[in-house]
Amino acid sequence: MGYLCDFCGEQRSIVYCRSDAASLCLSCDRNVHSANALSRRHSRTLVCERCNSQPAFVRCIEERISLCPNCDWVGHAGSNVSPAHKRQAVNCYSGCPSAAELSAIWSFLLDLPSVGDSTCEQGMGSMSISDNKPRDCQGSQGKNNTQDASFLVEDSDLNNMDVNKATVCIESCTSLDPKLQNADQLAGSSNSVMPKVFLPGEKGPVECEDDGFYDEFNMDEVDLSIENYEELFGVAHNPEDLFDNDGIDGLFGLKDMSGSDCHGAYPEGSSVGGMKMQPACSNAASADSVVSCKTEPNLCFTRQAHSSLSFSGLNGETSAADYQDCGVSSIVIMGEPPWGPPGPESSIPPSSRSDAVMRYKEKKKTRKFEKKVRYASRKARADVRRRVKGRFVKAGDAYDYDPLSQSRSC
DNA sequence: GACGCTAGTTCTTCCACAGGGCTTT
DNA sequence: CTAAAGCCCTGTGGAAGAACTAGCG
Repeated sequence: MGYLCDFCGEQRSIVYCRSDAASLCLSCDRNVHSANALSRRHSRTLVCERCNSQPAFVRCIEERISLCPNCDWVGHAGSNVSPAHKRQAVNCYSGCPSAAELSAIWSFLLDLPSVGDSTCEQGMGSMSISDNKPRDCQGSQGKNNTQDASFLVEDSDLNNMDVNKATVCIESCTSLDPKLQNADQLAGSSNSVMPKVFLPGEKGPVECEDDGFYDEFNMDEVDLSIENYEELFGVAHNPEDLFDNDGIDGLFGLKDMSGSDCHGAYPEGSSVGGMKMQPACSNAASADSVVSCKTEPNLCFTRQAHSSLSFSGLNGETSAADYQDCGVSSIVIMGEPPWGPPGPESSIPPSSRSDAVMRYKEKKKTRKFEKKVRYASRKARADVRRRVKGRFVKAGDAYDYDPLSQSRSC
């Protein structure tokens, strides 16, 4: 018996939600993440079956066990016995996929003891996959939601990654190594999502080929979240600062990492810590499109400090999924962003107070990046609790805001 | 330079209540 | 010493309003 679900405390936890920092059984996963549009966007993956506390990113085929980067490292890279084990990348998913769809995502899913469990299986029945896949930088919407997990990962590939130096987290758990792409192709996946990591010399996604901004890029498009800014940039930071900005002109203009406002401290194209920072969609797509097409921080960079780059062990609280739940994500839900259309005219200051307020509210939401939810169950309840002017109301009382229905009782 | 005003931004407070954690039995 | 029961306090998100900051005359 593994660790119990953080929500019901009865079923064995199967999946890990980084946004909630919670391990959940499939039934509760469905219940919690079907609560509202935002929760459906939570990116989940299997929970590490060794430490039972971190999200798994790879599955050892020999041992038939899902492992987090750290346990994988300990079990494989640090072992003389099992480094040759074949491993399969474990994909993240969002929405409320059915058991069948989950099986499609995780072909090994049937190995899991709790899948097929009556309680959970029933709960999965009404699920459907929602589309929150990372999009390409030009706004072409994610064409595939189902993330094929049929990548065989050569041990050497994984071992080349320094999972202990959790620096960069690729949103898609499959984006571990360019070789995965080849493996994917070899596997003949029809609906796989191409990993977004490209080594120098490799051709990036078609979507970015015409983008002059990427001409010099060795890594055309990387969706990442920074877990250790100090290590990455060599300066103090605040995660929120990456998004602490004043509208479109500052959306991806990194701020003074020491905490005080300093717009343009890292102008477009400037080299930071050996990495060339660029807005992911710095021209036609614009920050607007970035927000629309991608909910995590999109940072394209030239991997100048090649050896210094390492991929996250997915063990931090500030994973890509965390950002996914931030205000940036909410922009997509709420429709048009408060700022105007992209382009030169975007530098025009907001003309109305309402725009400023809206901008501030979006900004405020992004600030919640730094907030660590200690109790996922409380968050889940708060997320669905009815309110009056933002305050919780007694059950049964009149309310003016219902997160579940977005409606009013009066 | 000090002052007042305006606008924009940031911070604090409030609410209900499940559940964590501590004390008592 | 362990388990159960009871109680107290924490933490959760959205909105309002206070507080703060910057710019201008």
